[in-house]
Amino acid sequence: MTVQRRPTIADVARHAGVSKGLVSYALNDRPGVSSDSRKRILEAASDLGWTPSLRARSLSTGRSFACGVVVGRSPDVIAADPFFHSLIAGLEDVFAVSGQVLVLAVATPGRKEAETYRGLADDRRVDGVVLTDLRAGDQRIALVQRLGLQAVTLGRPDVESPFSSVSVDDGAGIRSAVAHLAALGHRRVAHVAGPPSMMHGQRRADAFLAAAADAGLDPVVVATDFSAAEGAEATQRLLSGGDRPTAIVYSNDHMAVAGLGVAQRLGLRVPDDLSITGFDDTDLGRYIHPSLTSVATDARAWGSAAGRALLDALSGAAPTHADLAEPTLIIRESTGPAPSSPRRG
Amino acid sequence: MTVQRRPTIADVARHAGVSKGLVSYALNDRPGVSSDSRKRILEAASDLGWTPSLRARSLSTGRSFACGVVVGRSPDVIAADPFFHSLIAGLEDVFAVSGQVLVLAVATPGRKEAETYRGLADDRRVDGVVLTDLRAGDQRIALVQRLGLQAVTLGRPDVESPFSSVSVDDGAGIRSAVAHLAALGHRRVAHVAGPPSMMHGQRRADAFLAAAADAGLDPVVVATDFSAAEGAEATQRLLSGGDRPTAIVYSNDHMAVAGLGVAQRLGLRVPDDLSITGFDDTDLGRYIHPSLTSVATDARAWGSAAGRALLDALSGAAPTHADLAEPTLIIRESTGPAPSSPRRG
DNA sequence: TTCGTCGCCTGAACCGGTTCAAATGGACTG
DNA sequence: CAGTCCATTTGAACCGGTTCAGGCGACGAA
Repeated sequence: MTVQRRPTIADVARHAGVSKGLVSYALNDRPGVSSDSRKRILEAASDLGWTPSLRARSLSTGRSFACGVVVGRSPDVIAADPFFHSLIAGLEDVFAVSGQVLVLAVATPGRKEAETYRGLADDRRVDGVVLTDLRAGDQRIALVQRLGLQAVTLGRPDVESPFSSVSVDDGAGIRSAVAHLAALGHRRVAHVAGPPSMMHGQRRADAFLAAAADAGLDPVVVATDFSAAEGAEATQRLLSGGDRPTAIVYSNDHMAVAGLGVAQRLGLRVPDDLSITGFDDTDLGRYIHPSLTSVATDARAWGSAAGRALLDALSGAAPTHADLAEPTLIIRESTGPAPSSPRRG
Repeated sequence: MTVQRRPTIADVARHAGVSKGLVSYALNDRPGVSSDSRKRILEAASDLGWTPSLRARSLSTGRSFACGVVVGRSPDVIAADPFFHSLIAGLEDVFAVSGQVLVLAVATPGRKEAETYRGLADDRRVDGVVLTDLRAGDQRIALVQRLGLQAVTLGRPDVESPFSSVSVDDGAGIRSAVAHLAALGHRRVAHVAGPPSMMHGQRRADAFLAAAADAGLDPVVVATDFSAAEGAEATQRLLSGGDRPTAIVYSNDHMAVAGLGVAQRLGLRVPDDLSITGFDDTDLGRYIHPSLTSVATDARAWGSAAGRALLDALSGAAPTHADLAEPTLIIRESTGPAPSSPRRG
């Protein structure tokens, strides 16, 4: 009874009557292997059902064949964000076919973000990382570079970066939301923004202010941490103030839904008394009442573009900066004519 | 100028004046190393800032120091489920301190689930996996066993399993929801369930029927795939039928929120005309209007318990079956006295 | 014929750990 | 003082690939 042992490259070599080295060359499509030998080797490999040991390959080539995503601090904020899952699905779409694997690390209060990156790098667990939720003056870029990892950033950083980036002009999404509201006659409009320290939070806020200025509107911006709790709180503040807005543009759907709850609790009708828009176009937005007007981004496409950029970088390509298709505004029931507007209502 | 090269075990050995082998013993807390040598070796290691190469360790020990989670088919259903993020955070809590890393693989339509497991196993990418969303007669258990991986199941499988399991009695959560509704005078109650093929979906449905029977209620159950879309659809069917329920117990918050939207759209007041309960107690449930009565489970604790069980199994422990604390019902505004009930209404 | 070139192939070193059999040496026994 | 035992230590093999320097034979040119 022969012991069940998975075949090694030596078995393949013996079986094909050549040396280990030649098998390695043949399997990696290197030149210098006669087509006759190559054929024999491939046959032997498939006869034996041989797959190269990733571990051995890893040791001798110094690569991990894995990429990482470090999820930032607050699990609640992340948990809420369906964006993340779609992003990961997109990354996996690309990684899976190229034999990479995705390592997900969570930075916890007990293990700060930098430590988490350092851990991945020290153990050479990954060849590269995807930097999400880019921040203003993001330290991670220098850190990751120092750690000798490749990377790709989601969005273009505001600091010097040697890495590729893949961006979505979410500003365009916000602009179309503001334009939509302006067309409906709203003048006093608010934006419940993400944290200014996060680049997309800030970028959306900037876009909001710029678009409002262009349309001659009267804007307010309130910063939050993207959570439903702060979204609700911001809404409460905005609506209980004196000069209250007739429309609120939220920086994500999650806060918009929470904000909707607050408005209803205050006895306001949406969209009659207040129009609201979300961002992300999550599933849920379609089913709540009133359904949510929202900016739709394609997180999965973003993920695959980022994954591809990272793989390119790993194979030595020069950094690139890609821009994805502009997000589009999906108009549903939560936006309507401004209360005082003469138009249709 | 000396080249920057990370120190290897040989450097440490030289520095401490001993052999490679002894360094390995000392670092792995093996007996048979004099305390004097051990001290010298540890000093040398810290002097040089040496960390063992995971790759080399991996090659010689045959372990990966990584565990995997395979996310099933539909990204949308998953994306919606904050449960997942919390679970992962819980797993990571445990893995991080034990030097494990979490590999997340997504099964896509193009790459079926079994293939995904096989891929992880063939490449020996992981030492073990966490099986989530256990299904009736779950094939994955046999598959994973055949692939030579360790595993832990979330919930107790209905088939022979050599693996540890960590369960939550979500039935208890459903029972308390039904009891709550019965106490409020509801008689005609419905359950919008998950797919019967998923064990927790079925278990909750069973618990619902049992609890309804106990309380002498008149129950209906509608199966869905856990998505907001099907949750909405099920609600529509339930509410537009003749003998409509006065309360609906949803198998997750996501569907409950969608169901709330449908009810409102039909002109029903919640909780005056209809009471609803969710499951998971997601963040959002607190902020919508009316706020959602929901069953709170501690997914993060579940994750850490599962992580620990998996690590135990990897170090050779016999399989165990743990039960976590019972979920609790968080009562909010979405449940109230039955319409026809005389109580407080 | 002789040399150089080129394509193909081999053997061995190497990546950086773990592990095992055997060597060392000191203490203890008889 | 030899023999035994034990704790400690060493050197080498091993995990399974990659890679490099060099060998070999065929072929073309001088």
